Amino acid sequence: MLRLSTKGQYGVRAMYEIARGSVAGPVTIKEISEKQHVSVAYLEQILNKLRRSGIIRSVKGPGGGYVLARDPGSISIGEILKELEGPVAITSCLDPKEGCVRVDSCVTHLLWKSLGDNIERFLDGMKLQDLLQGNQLMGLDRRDTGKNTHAARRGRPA
Amino acid sequence: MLRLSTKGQYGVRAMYEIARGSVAGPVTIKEISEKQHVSVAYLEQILNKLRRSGIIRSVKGPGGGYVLARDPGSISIGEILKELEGPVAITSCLDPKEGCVRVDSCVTHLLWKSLGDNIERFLDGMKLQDLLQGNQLMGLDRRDTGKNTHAARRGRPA
DNA sequence: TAATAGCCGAGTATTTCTGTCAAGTATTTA
DNA sequence: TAAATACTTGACAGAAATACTCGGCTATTA
Repeated sequence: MLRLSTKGQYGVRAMYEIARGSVAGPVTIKEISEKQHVSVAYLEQILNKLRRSGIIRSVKGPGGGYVLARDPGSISIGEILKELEGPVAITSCLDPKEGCVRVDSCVTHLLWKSLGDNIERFLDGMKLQDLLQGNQLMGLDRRDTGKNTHAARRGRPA
Repeated sequence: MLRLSTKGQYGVRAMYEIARGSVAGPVTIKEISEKQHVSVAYLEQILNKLRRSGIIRSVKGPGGGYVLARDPGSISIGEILKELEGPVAITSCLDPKEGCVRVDSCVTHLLWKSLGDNIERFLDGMKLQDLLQGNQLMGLDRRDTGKNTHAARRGRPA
């Protein structure tokens, strides 16, 4: 239920590699491919989208590759996923491209809308920076919109 | 991104009709079909699963149909969806049927796990009873696990 | 200019989704 | 017992989405 496509998953992992490596210069597709076990051809497709959206920049020629276009603290997981998979739309009803014919009569409309909003808040609140620092636990017990990190210290990766 | 299948959607809507109508006796597939604009044949498939899981009971013969097997306050949306679509599994990694080969090395594992848990909490907390009462707003601004309804008063259906 | 690295659009195999269909079985009413 | 009503089951098929691959091109650097 509610599975993310591989494009979205690979995209996030690729962004992670770029964020991690680009302090030492551009990261090539080949490197990402090897570290994350995704084919070069498929990654091209994914990174192309991300580049066109302005999240990353590309550098051509020898020594080239990809670098972040912005601070990792300002790039959210939600942004990456939306670029690759479109907006969160639990039902076709809630897809801005399709629209709901009978919003008012639909008893479940509000339910799916709430769920979608919930998910979106989660994804937009989670930044690439958090992934880099292993702070993903933030979302496990979030109570407000902010980024309090005082909670959830268990399960830290060794 | 993250779309629910029609099976899940129709299933919830069907459950709503059964819950609403079964105070006056069993609800037939035909009635549900007409009210929710879903074919009889497809509903048969869906209701079958739900019956086998014990959420609803069927009554055969003339005057028969479907009734809730339990109190609508004890039936969660999550339960309905899981029965029809399997567990929440953002990635194949997190699907109990497949499993993750390299949990530890996967930087995003925890991220998807958190998101999945978040969604699951939402769906399990939302009961059929809430749908009946139009209490779906509960999830719009939930801050704790309970069911406080003092918040989120805007956007009430006219 | 030759090697490197990204850029781009088309094409395809596979899987999942969304449903239909036909032939049953069980229960009640007359 | 027969007819009517309603649920049960498994197979199947068209459509759509997914998950890629492929071939050739362009820009940059040494």
